[in-house]
Amino acid sequence: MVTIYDIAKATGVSAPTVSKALNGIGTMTEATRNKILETAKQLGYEPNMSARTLTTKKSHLIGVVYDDTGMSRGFGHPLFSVLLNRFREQIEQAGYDIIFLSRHFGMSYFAHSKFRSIDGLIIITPDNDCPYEEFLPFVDHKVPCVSTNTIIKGICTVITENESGGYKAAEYFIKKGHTKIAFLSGPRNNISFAAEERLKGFKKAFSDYGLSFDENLFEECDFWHVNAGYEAFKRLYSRTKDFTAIFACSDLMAYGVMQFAEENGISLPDDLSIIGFDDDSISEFSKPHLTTFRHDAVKIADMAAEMLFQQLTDIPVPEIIRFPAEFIERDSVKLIK
Amino acid sequence: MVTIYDIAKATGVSAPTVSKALNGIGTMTEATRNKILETAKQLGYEPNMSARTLTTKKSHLIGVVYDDTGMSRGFGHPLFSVLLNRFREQIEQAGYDIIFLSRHFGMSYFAHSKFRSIDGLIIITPDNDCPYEEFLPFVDHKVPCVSTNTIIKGICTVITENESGGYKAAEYFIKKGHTKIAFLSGPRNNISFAAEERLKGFKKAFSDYGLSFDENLFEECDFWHVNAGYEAFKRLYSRTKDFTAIFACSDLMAYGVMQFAEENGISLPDDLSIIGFDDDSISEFSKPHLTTFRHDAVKIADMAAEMLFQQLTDIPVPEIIRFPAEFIERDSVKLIK
DNA sequence: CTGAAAGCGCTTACAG
DNA sequence: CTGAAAGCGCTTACAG
Repeated sequence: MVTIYDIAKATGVSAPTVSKALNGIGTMTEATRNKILETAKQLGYEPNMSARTLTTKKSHLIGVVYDDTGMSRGFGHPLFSVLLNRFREQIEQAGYDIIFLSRHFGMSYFAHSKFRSIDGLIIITPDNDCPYEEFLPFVDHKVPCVSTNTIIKGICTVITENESGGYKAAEYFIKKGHTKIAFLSGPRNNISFAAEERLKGFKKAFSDYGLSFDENLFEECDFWHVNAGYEAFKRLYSRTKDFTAIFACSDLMAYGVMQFAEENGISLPDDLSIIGFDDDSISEFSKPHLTTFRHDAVKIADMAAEMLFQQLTDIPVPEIIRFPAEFIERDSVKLIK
Repeated sequence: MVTIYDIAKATGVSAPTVSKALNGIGTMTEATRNKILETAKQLGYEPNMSARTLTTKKSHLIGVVYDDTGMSRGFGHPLFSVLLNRFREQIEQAGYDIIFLSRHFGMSYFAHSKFRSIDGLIIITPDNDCPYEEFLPFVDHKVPCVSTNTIIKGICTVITENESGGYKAAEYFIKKGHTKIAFLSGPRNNISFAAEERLKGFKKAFSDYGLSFDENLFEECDFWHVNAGYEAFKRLYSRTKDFTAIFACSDLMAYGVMQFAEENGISLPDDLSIIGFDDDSISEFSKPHLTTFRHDAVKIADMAAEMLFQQLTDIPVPEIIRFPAEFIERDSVKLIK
């Protein structure tokens, strides 16, 4: 391993001067700087980030909380995977690297982030059983931090406009002549409010159109995935068959409904209209092609990165930024009289 | 930040003794060790990995090459995303962390890995335009290294048995009465041999069954994704319509075929039978449900992790390990007379 | 069983 | 414009 001392010796200057030349700071003659830079290249010098981090306390490392338990999709999640991908690109363009934060060996996310001297973090999706309190130390210690799914007091969140999404789903059904519309909720907990927000908008549309939502048509899934949708729909369907449409809070859950429907001779969209959420890559290829909502994942990721960079340079950021989901109209909703 | 010196001062011992106690090495009285451990906990001590890495040259960091350009799925790729997910779990269980290796700012993967002092790396999927030579320095410097998709001389590769997959696809078609079977290849380059290997097995089945493969029914896609499959099939179909079945080297490409078929009134599987590869999550929900091959991603990831750990402890590893893909029979192949 | 010394590679004031 | 000194937090021989 070649160090700045090797370069110093080879060029006949001191280590600090080499350091300054390499970092493009300080003052020195062009000749000195050039000679140092050239020698560095010749010798195949690579900076040692551990040493730099130790002295500067800056690691150029961004921690990522991505523990997609209970989603059953891991890195394949239609929203989170794109978020991660795009966020990573932005981060790397800015000269940072990404490291996953985990909670192993009784270490908290915070402890892990100190351990690795991270400069900032993004919370994409935490452990299912991760308590809200895990994130408070980041707020207390003013660690630059953004979140894209979980709303945490004191942390800048960039997230989809769930409420308007729920509203549009209900409105679309209503305009297609439906009035008996079921709501298949995702699990509600104190970490993610997506299901709640979509329900709120959903109900608002009902009242705006002079309708009232039948609470008997509400059913909640244990998880956000296919099987949970299947089971929840089964519960709903065995309780009542008096509905012509259903809004599923995720495409994955919608596939669960479609699976149950296929097995039980319920024809889509003739017997039952359906709208999902997420625009999973599957939706374009399923039969019927699923009408759904697409998160603006690229915008969310870009904005999250920007908000993080702002904090890294001590610029204050807003508490929450929302981007509307795009309505993707396909073939899973029937027009009725 | 509390350091080992703070603990030393608080307990009245020296820093080296604290270090030994914390690391569970060296000799000392139970009393001393307990007092140190307790004080460390009380003070909220967290080790500083940069300092440790600087002295030990061990970062407990595993570099991951995952640059899914040209796949159009990013972290959503049906095989790679599962590989990454599972591999990450194993790595973290062992007390390591994952960091992505990139090639920004003219840095090579190797330079980046020196920069971060990584202990080992896994190559899941490199840049599309990444030259083979990028990986040679790792071999030369004996950096612990595994690969799960790219076969590189000197690097331990854990990978799917592509050849037997191709063989089984052809055999299945033949047994269903097909003889005019097209082969939709993935792009062939010097980084990934998956398409070639599948073709080899495919042709072997033909000859084993006394048939000969019509080279006019071969068509190659530019990329592994949907659009490329669509375009390639279009080329094939406008050249000849004299085939009853097609094997697509990826499910994504198969969807491209299905899309073209839908637009052009080709009914699946009545007019055309199809088999894919990868078992993309979509395949279970497409119409017809796509018959395909499932990689044993969990086994591959587990083995890759194990091979890496072996190298980390200087145990020699084999050059290549293969796991068969599981044949998933669904509804996209028609039995013909 | 315990500690003094030196070093890992780099950067930051500060002095000249 | 350039360098001597000190320090970041930890570990490794080595000595006692």
